[in-house]
Amino acid sequence: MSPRRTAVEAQHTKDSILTTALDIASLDGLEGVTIGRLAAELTMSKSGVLNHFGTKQSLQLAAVHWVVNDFTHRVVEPATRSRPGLDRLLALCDNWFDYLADTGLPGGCLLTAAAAEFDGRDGEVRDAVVDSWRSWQSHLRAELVRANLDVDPDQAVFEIVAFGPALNQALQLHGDREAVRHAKRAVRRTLGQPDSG
Amino acid sequence: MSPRRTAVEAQHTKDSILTTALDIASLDGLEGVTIGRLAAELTMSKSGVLNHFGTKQSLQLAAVHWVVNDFTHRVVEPATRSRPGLDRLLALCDNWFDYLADTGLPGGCLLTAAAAEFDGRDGEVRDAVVDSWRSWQSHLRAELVRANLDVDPDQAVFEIVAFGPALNQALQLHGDREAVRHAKRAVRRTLGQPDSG
DNA sequence: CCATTTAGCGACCGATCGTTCGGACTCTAT
DNA sequence: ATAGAGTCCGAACGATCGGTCGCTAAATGG
Repeated sequence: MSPRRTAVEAQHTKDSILTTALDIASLDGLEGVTIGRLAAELTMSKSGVLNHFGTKQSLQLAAVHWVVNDFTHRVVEPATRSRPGLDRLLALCDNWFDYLADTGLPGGCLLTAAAAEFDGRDGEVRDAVVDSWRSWQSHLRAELVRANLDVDPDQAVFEIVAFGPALNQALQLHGDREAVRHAKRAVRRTLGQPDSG
Repeated sequence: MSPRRTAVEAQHTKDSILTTALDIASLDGLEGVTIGRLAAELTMSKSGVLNHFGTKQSLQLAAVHWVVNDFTHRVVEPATRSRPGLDRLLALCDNWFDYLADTGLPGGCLLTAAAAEFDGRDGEVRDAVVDSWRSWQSHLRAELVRANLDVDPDQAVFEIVAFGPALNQALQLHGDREAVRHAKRAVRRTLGQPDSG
């Protein structure tokens, strides 16, 4: 039951460690991801867990990178099917809000939680979180500029970026399922677009 | 150096424990408030610290209540000097954003951080955080209704409440000092008011 | 003046933290 | 057949966690 598994089985072990870590992190934060807790939930030894990532921090970084990748696949890539400019910008926001409403993790969006958790700290994890937010913000801004609307880009980006965390808080803290609709309407109001159509 | 102090000195000790706890919590979250860490920073024993609050959780609750009280004094009360309705609503928001830009704590707004930290948990601390947010939200909503503007109240409250955490994130994560201006403009845009005046 | 409170300490508890180490074991390449 | 690589375990490490207990000694109430 304990000795070496074949390479694909080892990869499966690593995947399930990461999956469990994501579940825990979404509920209790990235600092709540504990080697002992992972070991207990996976019914394996602490050293067995740590063997795959070497360090708690590199496991945290792996979790962040996994989420960024998932976000890209589910939010950014599908939006490329919409026409550049306003259409794509709205698609990006709608996909984002749909993603927040159903992240696949039990505790909501990990990056939103990590932003608040690490905003008072230093280190590689914080840097990774900051970078991912910066990149998302500049992605939105580029599409907004391309849309050539009659709005101040920095002002509009501030407002749009505000609605994501707000939606996450409404969902996770208050259980307000109507907030998705509010968020989508809010973006259209910010961009000066008619409400539906 | 160790025996009993007079009653006012004891109160001072309790205050300094709370103050230190607030500093730590604003940076590392309410779970980062550790009895040992408090004892070390105050150069006193762990049991001496715990003597004043009995439990870590009651210390966390005391921190939350202190912040709510401070918020009331610095944001809600001064706004009562403005005329009810639109004026007071704008004063509430402006005071809120000024407060976020200078909370007096090293890590920004504790309630914003706590909302994200505890949104996936149970218990008294989460309940206290949820209650304080609910109360703030309904306070804003009441003033908004009183202003009798041509906006959907629920929609407008969602948007306004979004700009606070967004401002906090801009300040704490990105160090963007211009965000205060963005937040104030955003509220006026949401309410359909001219930008300055 | 004396009995009662009480602030704060020091020692200690069991649990858990992240991490290291050595060994057992199986798969793979030679 | 054999050597190497790599997976996983079990034990142990020092540190820290929240919390309890008994004590000392000064301030306070009668």
